[in-house]
Amino acid sequence: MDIPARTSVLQRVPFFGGLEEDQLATVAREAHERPLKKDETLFQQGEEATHGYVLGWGRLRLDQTTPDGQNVVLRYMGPGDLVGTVAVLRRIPFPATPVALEDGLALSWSAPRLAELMERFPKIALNAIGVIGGRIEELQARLQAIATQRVERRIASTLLRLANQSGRRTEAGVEIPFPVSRQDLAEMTATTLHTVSRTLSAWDQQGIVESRRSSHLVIRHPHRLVEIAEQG
Amino acid sequence: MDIPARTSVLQRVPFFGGLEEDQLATVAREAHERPLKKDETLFQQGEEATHGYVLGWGRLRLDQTTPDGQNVVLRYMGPGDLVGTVAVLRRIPFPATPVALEDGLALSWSAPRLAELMERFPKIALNAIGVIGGRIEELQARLQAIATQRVERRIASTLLRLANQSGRRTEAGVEIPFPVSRQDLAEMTATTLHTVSRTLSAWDQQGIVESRRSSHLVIRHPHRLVEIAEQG
DNA sequence: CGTTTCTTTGAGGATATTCAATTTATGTGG
DNA sequence: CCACATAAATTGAATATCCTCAAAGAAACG
Repeated sequence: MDIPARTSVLQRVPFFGGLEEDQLATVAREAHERPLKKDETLFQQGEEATHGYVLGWGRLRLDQTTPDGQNVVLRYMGPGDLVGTVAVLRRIPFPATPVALEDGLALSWSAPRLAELMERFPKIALNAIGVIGGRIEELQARLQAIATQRVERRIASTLLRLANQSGRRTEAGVEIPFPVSRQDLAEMTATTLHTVSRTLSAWDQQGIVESRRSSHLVIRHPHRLVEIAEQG
Repeated sequence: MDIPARTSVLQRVPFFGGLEEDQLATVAREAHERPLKKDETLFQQGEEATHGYVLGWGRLRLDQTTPDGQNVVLRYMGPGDLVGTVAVLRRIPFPATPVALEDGLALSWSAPRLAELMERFPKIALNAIGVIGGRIEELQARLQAIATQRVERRIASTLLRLANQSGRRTEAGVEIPFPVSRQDLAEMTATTLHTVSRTLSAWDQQGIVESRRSSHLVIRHPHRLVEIAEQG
């Protein structure tokens, strides 16, 4: 990918918002490219955070593994998202593992280079606060949901969130354009794949969603899910 | 409180770490003082975030209320902690309500003044990233705990976290130096006050903790709690 | 000293998990 | 392209954890 191509990718990244064209070009020039194949990991939880990443295209699932081997899905990420950058700036090991859900491309900068960029373009630091702040909000919302809502409601909210973040409108309804297994949903909503399966089966029979294994998940009647999500 | 006094308070605030004495004095000069009485709120969830705060002394509990009136304790805060600052910088309404657990004092800066300070002293923006990053880590840890652990384990972890953050070593054990009700613990661990009560009763009988109503909570045998927290 | 608030404790029950078995899809090698 | 192997999903039954409901006891407050 040449510099102008990279630059146009970076234009859509909130982290670099407000930078001039030539500044973006500078940033783009100093990036390394990291192609991603499906199921590949960008880095491993626990590794030293030597580089920060921006996802150019593709999709990632951010997994966190507990000491006893259980898994929690922290979030899904798409083009323009920061990956691992907080860990770099805080100089701590990566707290989670990003797994590619499809082929993609990440741009990376080394830790010192990132620090230097933020110093040179203070706007970046302010943007970082905004981005990270948004992450906090999302985490607090999930915490609240797990703490106060029943499983069915949490699953509904999660599907709606995925749909809002990355859904594509089709004739059949809103489609979630990447594979989401029962296990994934279970790890997002703090339940078991069995409960997710039962819930989706029920919704499938009621015509609210369509969830065959091969195809992507389709929400046929979002408003029905909203009802479930808002009052269980 | 005069400027030197304020300055010495700010010296212990990570958000202002790395600033020179005279720079800190500048920051201190532009602060407003906000005394806090027990049970008073610093601001209300949902209000416009016109000011960011630093807690000079005292303790706060940060509460988040759901649309249907349930409450979640997001965290406890002590001297040096940032309160509401993320919301100010992101220009969103305060997402939670900080309640004073004891008399205290907060210093505040208006939104434009904060922005100006960060521009003048870029170090502050970098510090902010560090502080907020730490908040993310904490939230992710709690999310993982609620998602994967049983109640007893979560209560144990929570007590240990409180002890680590603010515990005082006494002859009887480690004391948590502010009031924590069963309800509070329930809202921190995503359970009911009944379950917390039963659990603490059991631990009290086993001599692991001491938890009369009047006195502060005392952990007599932290290692026993660690055992429970690590493997339930 | 009465009132209010917080805590304890019991009994019953609901939600969701665990365990187990089957069905359905996906992928692979012949 | 089919047959087999593997992985994902479904579904049932039994159980556990934790919640809800209820009532009484203990501490704090004025």
